[in-house]
Amino acid sequence: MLTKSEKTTKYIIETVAPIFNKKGYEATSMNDITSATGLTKGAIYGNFKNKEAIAIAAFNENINSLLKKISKHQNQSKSPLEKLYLITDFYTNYYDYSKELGGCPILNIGVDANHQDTSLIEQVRLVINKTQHNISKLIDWGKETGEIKLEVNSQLFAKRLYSHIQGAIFMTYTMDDEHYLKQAMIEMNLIIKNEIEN
Amino acid sequence: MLTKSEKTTKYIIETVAPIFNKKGYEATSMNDITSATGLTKGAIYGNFKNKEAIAIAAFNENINSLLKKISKHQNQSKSPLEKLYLITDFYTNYYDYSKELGGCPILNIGVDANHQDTSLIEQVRLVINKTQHNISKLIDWGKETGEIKLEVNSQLFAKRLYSHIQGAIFMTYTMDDEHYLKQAMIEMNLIIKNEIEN
DNA sequence: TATTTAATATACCAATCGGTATATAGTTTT
DNA sequence: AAAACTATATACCGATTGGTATATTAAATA
Repeated sequence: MLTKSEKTTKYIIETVAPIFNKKGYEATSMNDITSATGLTKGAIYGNFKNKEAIAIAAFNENINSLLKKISKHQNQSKSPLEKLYLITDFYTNYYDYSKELGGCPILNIGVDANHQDTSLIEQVRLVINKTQHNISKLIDWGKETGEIKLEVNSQLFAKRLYSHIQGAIFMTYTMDDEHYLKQAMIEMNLIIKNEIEN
Repeated sequence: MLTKSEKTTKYIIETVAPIFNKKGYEATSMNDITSATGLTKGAIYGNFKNKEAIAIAAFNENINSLLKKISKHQNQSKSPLEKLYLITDFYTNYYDYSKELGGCPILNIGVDANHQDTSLIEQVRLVINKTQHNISKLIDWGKETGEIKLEVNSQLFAKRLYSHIQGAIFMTYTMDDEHYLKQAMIEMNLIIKNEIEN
């Protein structure tokens, strides 16, 4: 069971996560946080060391939501190749979903934290590396099952896929046009089919 | 000839352009501006209405530098197909160059301004649309000269190319790894060669 | 129920925010 | 050189920034 302050901490994180994601670190003020949560500074600083700690917790909250959602989506199939297709399938509908998070946390915090003194940029890099590693492992697994060509460079392909996805996310958000995301995922499906599928 | 205030205005814009690009709108303070320029608030506000006007001028400065540089690079060839290859060639070395600007202005301001009240996001969209239009026109021209396949959808291809480039820029900056940009441009060259070249 | 402990609210801090009114300095024009 | 005009510097404004010390309230223990 959670203590009262643990519940409050959880509540604060969940409430401010989309705000930090949307506005960025500097642009999110303590006033934003207190008025969004309905709590006072006493409650906030009783549960967090400083603003940076809240921002980091908020980012992790968004990332965990996202990774959990992708993981769940991938569980629809047991085949590594199908799981790969389920990634592009997930991102086909990513615009609507990620709006709930206040945008794509990787894109937003990746850009926002790149020239800051927080440790957020390292967190972003960790998540990207982890995700790319998972995709890479998926391809290696597909080679074992015979679904994927043995000559595919799995790490290179993982980076390629991830870069492609993030570009489409950026374009879709900046232009407010889902075409980029939809079209990029169609393209990636073709690439999987033509270049790596056995 | 430029008046004194026109020279000052120009000097301010050129000095603060990389700062706004790097830190974003909210995170850039008037103190950043005065200390970077060595001027006082009186001089700044004598030449600009407010902070937003400076940010807009700074963005335009960066964009003009960038577009001029790309345009100049493209002038190396008179063939539309070659000019297309010169775009990917330009972005192959974009990491070092764009660092001078304080990062990629399209990526940075596109993300930063997406949830702000400034008119910057519209400026970003204008530039993206203009650039995609130019690429599209280049392809149409290539069809006329017989260098490019007639069945290519030029507008679709322009969006695809641009999305690909921006994704690679984001990844390269966030991971501090030029691999993404270099590799993406290799991939785009292959796509041009295999899919649209006659 | 009384007492101790945990958690939140209040009131305040110096520093900084964007912006302005006015004074001073520089430059042209007469 | 004097006057008029332009441009920059100074000093200040109220509001807001992140953060803290302390008072108050709520919960757990005795």
